[in-house]
Amino acid sequence: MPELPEVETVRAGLAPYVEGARIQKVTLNRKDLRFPFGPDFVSELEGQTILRAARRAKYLLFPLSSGKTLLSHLGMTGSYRFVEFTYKDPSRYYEPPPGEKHDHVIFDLHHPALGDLHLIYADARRFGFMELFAHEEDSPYLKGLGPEPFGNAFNPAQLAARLKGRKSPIKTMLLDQRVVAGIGNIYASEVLHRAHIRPDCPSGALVDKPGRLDDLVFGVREVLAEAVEAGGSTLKDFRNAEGGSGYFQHHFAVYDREGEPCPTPLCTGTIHRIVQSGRSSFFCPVCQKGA
DNA sequence: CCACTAACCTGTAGGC
DNA sequence: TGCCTACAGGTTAGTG
Repeated sequence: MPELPEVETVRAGLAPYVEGARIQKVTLNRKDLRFPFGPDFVSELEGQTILRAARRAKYLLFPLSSGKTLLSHLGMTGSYRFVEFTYKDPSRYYEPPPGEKHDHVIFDLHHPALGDLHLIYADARRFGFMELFAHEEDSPYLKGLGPEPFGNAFNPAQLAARLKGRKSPIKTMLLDQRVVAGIGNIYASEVLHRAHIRPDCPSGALVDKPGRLDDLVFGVREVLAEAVEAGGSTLKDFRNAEGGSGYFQHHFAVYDREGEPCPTPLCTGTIHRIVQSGRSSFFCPVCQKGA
């Protein structure tokens, strides 16, 4: 499900509800997601107040009042949603929610203005994971991440340094989170179409060609910004935290459009599909060129 | 260091 | 309807 635009949409949806909320209780319905939860995961969360909902690359980050930060990656199918709980006063014992099959983590929150909130993390494939860290440099997941696409550190010169001499196809390099953070399989294809670059172009060959990396940087920023604006993409079941779906999928130029005409104005091409590193790439062989 | 593959796990779509 | 295969938005571990 989630590349940068989807994760950013989730973050924005969660923020008004979780920022300032106190974590009253955490329930783990299993001992692991992709990785086991840390031994003190629950005890380090309970009693803490969530200060902010932030994002780095495809990671959600929740700095806590204790000084530690909760990191959450959605994998392919992770999602957050709020559910109503039924309290049976006066004991304040509550009925657990109906419960979907893949509800793995339940956060009982208390927000000073909004009252009791119950946030559920569900993840069918369990490629997602969570961890707590004290300092960013302690997290193996954040270490080595490339620049944020919207930051100044992502620019043609930085890209040139990373791609120089590399033979790997540019599509593969865009998926490498050490090169630039947040792009996944959908937006890699979309970005390259926007920049008029073939996905199988050897990365290093783009470095010496004037303007090609400028086009690429521009394409990355433009496509991701449009997707964030659209609330991300909903392919199967992506929902933001408030239950709504994104609609950027209607704007896909090439992704999953094999055989359709290329949407570039005046272009007569047809969208092709190739497999790179075991994953589908979509492109127009007419308006997308190598170096 | 680089390039590539397999693996993790479940659901779904499509063919027969 | 059922069975089978292929594939899915991500990342890591392991191999040359």
